[in-house]
Amino acid sequence: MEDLLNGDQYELDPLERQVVAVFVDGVRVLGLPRSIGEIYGLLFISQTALSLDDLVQRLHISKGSASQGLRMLKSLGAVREVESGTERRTYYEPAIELKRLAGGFIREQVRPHLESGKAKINRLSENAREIGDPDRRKFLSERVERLETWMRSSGRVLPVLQKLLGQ
Amino acid sequence: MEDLLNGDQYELDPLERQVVAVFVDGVRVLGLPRSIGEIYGLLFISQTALSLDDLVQRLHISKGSASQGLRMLKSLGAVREVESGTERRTYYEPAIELKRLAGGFIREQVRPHLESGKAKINRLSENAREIGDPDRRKFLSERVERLETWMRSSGRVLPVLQKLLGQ
DNA sequence: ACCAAAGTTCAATTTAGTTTGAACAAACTC
DNA sequence: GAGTTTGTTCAAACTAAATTGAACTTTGGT
Repeated sequence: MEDLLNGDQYELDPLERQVVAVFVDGVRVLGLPRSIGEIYGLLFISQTALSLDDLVQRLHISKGSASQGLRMLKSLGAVREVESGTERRTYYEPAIELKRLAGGFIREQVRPHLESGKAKINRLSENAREIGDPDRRKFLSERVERLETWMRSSGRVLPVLQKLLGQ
Repeated sequence: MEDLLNGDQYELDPLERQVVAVFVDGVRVLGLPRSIGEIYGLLFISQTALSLDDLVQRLHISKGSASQGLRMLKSLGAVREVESGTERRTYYEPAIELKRLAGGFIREQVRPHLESGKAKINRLSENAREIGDPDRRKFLSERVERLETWMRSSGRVLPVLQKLLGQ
């Protein structure tokens, strides 16, 4: 409907669209929903902080999506709330330090999976010890040991990653 | 049908199931399809090389899935074909060096996205220079510069990652 | 205390991505 | 060279995950 009328303040301009597209792609690689990329992308290219309603209107997404998206972005430490004294509505700004973004992603999305993976492998390791056939048992132990080595390597990588991204 | 009969050689035993589950989880984190995890997981825990048909029967997946899954695993360098002289059928073994697995994933899944991201950002950078309002232009340049810095950091990280996983 | 504005929740819908299976091609057998 | 086995392809069916939108809660203003 608004599309039929004049070019109002809500449409994204071509450059904003381009930036949003970059982030939509970016978050897909990380396995995050498209709306996360749209929201973060628009915040990233906006000179002023935006409200949930701004996001809804400019990105044509639902209030539900905007709310959930902002929640996730907050949990990742990728947006901060700007307290605007007088206003009731809360406004959001992007965190733009790569260190912070990577740290949040690792903390929220990577570590939990690593932990649960380690737990699964520990259970596995116990079950492998119970196998009757010695030949099979030996083979399984080797493979489980290999898995454990992988996990240790992965664990060692994360801090280095964070350090390297911290410039 | 076969399920109704005796416990035949095709069913996974509980330990195999557990291992497959670990890999199904693992590949989901990487954004790869479940079947990839199933196939690699079963190969990983099998003492002998397996054929496409073995995978179909033991994992209850279609020939199509098995074929596509093996193709992707080959492209990632995660499985190798075992040439078995006399047999026509080809058999597959897992690559179990983390270095190789990580390298394949980075080459096939990460680098292409990084490259296309860089390309998009370059176009962005040009368009940002054309903006009329000097204030806006300045802001956009800063943000685009930030994006370029992120990309450089990410690029620098990959070789280090590979090196760290290479033990 | 009521009303309006802001934000959240979640069941239902939509969408993107995976899997299937039937048709096809290639390779070998007799 | 007809038939069988092995593997591939891809449109259609299915599934998991994201998005919507309506009902609800919370907050602030009068």
